[in-house]
Amino acid sequence: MEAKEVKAKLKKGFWKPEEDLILKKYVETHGEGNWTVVAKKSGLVRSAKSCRLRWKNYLRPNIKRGMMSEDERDLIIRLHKLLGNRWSLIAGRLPGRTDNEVKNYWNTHLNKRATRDQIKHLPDSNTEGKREETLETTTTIALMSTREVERLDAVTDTCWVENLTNVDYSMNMPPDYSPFFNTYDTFMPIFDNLVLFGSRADDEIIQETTILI
DNA sequence: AATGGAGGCAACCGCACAGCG
DNA sequence: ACGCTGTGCGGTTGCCTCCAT
Repeated sequence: MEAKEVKAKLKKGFWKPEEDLILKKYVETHGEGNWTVVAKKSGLVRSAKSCRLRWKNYLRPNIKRGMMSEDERDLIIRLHKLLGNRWSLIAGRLPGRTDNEVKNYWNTHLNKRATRDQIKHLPDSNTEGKREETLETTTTIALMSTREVERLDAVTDTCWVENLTNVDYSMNMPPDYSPFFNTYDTFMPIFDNLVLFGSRADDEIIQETTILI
């Protein structure tokens, strides 16, 4: 069969419970990854991408579902301020939450609020220059922190982040699940400050960061 | 009870990148 | 250097539910 025909026959749309079960059992038996093989061998008429997404966003163990807590919401806002739309990085700091979930939450709940706030405060001819300056500063911090977070992601010696925020980590996580930063990394305290003081004026943050560096 | 709009969210799409032969 | 494959990411779409009228 032509690849085009195969693709056209693949099922799209919402997953049925029985499909979930098949995928779950297959991944549990054969392990995660190699989604092309999973799609072919599992018996599912789904694309590799679709299987991967379903597993990652829904079936994977330790997925935390339901309402975002106040602390989680807070953390998302702060991290978004620092990192921008780097959903996977932001989600990596929220145990059990997926990038898709964080992205959806931002787009439906927080983005609106942010827009509302912006309208409330801007534009103003007197603050226009200041706003541009602030945006530039935020971008600088975001770039710096993004690079550091990416680098830190490669490091295996990680630690929990209870000291960073009051996010609820009481859910059952495997002992080897450590989504956070390196204990001894030099950037950690700087990033902490960026997150913790993210709600403050950007020039304040940049000053503190400069001192810390 | 019917209906239309808005909001929420799961899933898809297109692109980028890394690894490999 | 190039093409292929697998994977990840962010943006977007479209379906479902809820609620006001």
